[in-house]
Amino acid sequence: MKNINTESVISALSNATRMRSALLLLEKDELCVCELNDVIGGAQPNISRNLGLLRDSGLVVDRREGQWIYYRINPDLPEWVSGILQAAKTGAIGHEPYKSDLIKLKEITNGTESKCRT
Amino acid sequence: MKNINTESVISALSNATRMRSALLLLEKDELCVCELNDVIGGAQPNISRNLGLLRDSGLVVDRREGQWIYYRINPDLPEWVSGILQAAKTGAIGHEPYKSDLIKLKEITNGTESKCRT
DNA sequence: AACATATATTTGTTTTTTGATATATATCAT
DNA sequence: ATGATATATATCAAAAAACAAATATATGTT
Repeated sequence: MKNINTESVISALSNATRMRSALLLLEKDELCVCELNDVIGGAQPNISRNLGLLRDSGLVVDRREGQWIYYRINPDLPEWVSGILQAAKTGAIGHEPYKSDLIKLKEITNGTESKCRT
Repeated sequence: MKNINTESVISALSNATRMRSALLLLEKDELCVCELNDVIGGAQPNISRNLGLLRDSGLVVDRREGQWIYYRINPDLPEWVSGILQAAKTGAIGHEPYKSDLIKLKEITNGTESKCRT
């Protein structure tokens, strides 16, 4: 993994798709690409590419299970990085698009709303 | 002042000049443009413009005193923003360019090393 | 008033990111 | 194998951001 530093972390979070993905993974510790795509919307390659960048930055890790690739926050993150994520989450609470994202996430997690994984 | 949100804060810090300036202002609560310029180096318009962007983002405030314009961290920052700054500082400690910046800052603050303000 | 210093703004250019589209790969089911 | 689904990668145009140089403004000094 590349070395994590202030610049790489901020840069990783400096895109809406990546920030939203990171915050969602803070809520639900593992999500596959299609679930993130369902919540965030937009084209699949966009989600995929940005998740790849998040992975390259070391902020998240992935694992394959069958056809699905699950992403989660890197469990070995330095404490200050978790600090940035938590603070960002606090700042996002109650605001769009985080607010709606959380609602959609609940729908997908509870029910069978997800297009994939049926 | 514009409204502060996760995106604007991260975006404000997503440039090396701005991040370095913010971390320096975390150390020494007030610095004028020329002092920041002495520490960070590069062309004056670059520092000036990026400080302007930091100001626009609401992260710092400025005040004029004679020819000098002093910048400092906005004292009314929401707690989560301070959290991000502190976490970023923790992540930067011991690493370049923050390490050298701190040393230069000390030189300028203690002695009369500053080109301006003599 | 003329000049020097500190800082800001403008402008044009280059570089980075983004977004969209197409295509490729991997896995599973048949 | 064939086809379907999930995901990744490549490519290219468009948008945004950074960099540099010139110029402008504000203040202070002589």
